[in-house]
Amino acid sequence: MTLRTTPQTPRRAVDAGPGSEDSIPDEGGSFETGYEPASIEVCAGVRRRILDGSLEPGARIRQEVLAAEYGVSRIPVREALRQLENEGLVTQVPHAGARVSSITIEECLELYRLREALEPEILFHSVPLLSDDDLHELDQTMKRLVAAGGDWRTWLLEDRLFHLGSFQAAPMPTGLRLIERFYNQTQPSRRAYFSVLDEREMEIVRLEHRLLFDAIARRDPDDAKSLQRSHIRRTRVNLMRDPRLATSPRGDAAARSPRIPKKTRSAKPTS
Amino acid sequence: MTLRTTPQTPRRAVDAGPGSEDSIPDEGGSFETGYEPASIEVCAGVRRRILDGSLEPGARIRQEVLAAEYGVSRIPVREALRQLENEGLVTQVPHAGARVSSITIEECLELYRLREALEPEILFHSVPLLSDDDLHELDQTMKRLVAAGGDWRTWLLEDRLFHLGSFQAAPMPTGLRLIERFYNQTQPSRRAYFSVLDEREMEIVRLEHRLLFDAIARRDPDDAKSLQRSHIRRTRVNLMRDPRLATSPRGDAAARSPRIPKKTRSAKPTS
DNA sequence: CGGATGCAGATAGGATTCAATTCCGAGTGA
DNA sequence: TCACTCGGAATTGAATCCTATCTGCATCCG
Repeated sequence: MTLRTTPQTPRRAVDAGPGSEDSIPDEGGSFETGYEPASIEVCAGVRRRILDGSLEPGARIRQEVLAAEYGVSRIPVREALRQLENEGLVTQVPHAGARVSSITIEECLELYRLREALEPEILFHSVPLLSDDDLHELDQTMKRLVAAGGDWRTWLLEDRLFHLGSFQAAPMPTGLRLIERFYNQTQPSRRAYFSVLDEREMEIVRLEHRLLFDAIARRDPDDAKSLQRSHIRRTRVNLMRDPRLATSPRGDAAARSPRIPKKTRSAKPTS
Repeated sequence: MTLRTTPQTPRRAVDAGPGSEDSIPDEGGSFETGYEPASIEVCAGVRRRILDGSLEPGARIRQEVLAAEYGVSRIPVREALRQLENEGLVTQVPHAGARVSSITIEECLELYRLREALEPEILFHSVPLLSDDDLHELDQTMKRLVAAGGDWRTWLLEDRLFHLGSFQAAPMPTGLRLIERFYNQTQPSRRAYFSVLDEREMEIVRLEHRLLFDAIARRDPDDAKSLQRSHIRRTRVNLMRDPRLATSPRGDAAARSPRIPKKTRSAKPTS
């Protein structure tokens, strides 16, 4: 810890808090330097706003607005947007602008298929390496998940923490980052899915989580793997069959393109 | 009329060909606009150079050098580097610089495990949708692969084309991009692995490809899925067991950090 | 009256320039 | 002679400005 001489960062002064600060966990992928470039900070902030719903799918993202909000120039904003584009949270078109990505139901189902292939394998490698403390933490998370009730924000957060927590011991950093990205990309869909769950289906989810935790606690990688696969598969099939989710869950699918399809026939009866 | 003219489009003139132009296929993820921002072009160029070996793992990447080589300023270079960092081909540390990523054997094995989980599933969904033309192309690629002999560049390229070609019909764009990224990230390892293959093992690989193609041509998704898994798994186990690949395949693993660890046990932080 | 077309404002991409940090070598003292 | 400290050079991070392109709206034509 060398004493640093007045880093002189005036940009922190205008760090207007965009949304809630604690509902979505930051990726925390920084280094040990303790110092964070502005682009990383902007990226984390925008990601949080997308995940907690402040920025809805299809919403236009203007570089200048973000730059003003975070008190930086447009350069770090552009880098942050490119990073978010790579994470699948933002869609950019050259010279046309950026929008919050909104995935179609087909794309969502693909992500669930990929999760169905990946997560069981990751859990399999994680279960034997989870510490007792990890198990305790997992148990706490599961309890909070049950207590979440109908609050979608808490529910999604705790569900995410439960599964990611069960994976965390796996020596597969790339796989873990991938899963986290899938969670982020499907966040709006998961929110929509949660909103149409009735009590009976919620109970099924709780049972699945309970069985999953039991298998993990018994250190049974094979059983955990199988249950994880079933858990995702059942969710995917539900997503596929529910007619209420037939179209894009939130916002029009056409809004994926930064060019708004321009209301062709908006009623204009100005006679 | 401002005097600071001559700002535009000199960059195509200085597009000094860094490496071979045709050995590595571009991702081609652009849109239909036909116009490409400079950052995309720089990104594709650097990626090609990394994949064909012009830029070896651990090599320092200086923004200014790239900017000069492509005739652009450092801004698009920075965006390209960030993109490549997200693809896992470049490692950046704030204020310290960027280097070509070099993965350890453990990281390489993880990527193979992820591929082992993903590719069978993708192939399963692709096989029923491949056209006869696709099969013909696949057959041609397999023949070129056999004819490659000991040329690692051709071998890696055709192997990549064969597998990606077998996946291409799957309605899973995200999965396909992911697999491509895994191929890119493991390119140096695959090259090292290829260099230690003896004739008997090469023959096994050829047999696997033949069986795989046969299953695909028979439109047997289950068989193809199983063979794909075996193919990757056997390669992974070989990678794991070969003592010649025990350490990082090329360059020291320590070179992953842009800060070269030359500090000789200076664990004396300025009392 | 609907749709194509051209102009003006707004917005993104990029270049130039400045500031901050890190790396490397020279100098100094024990 | 070795280790530590200090200073300059090189490189990265970020700000400001300029140009090219896109969006939105008014206009004109079929």
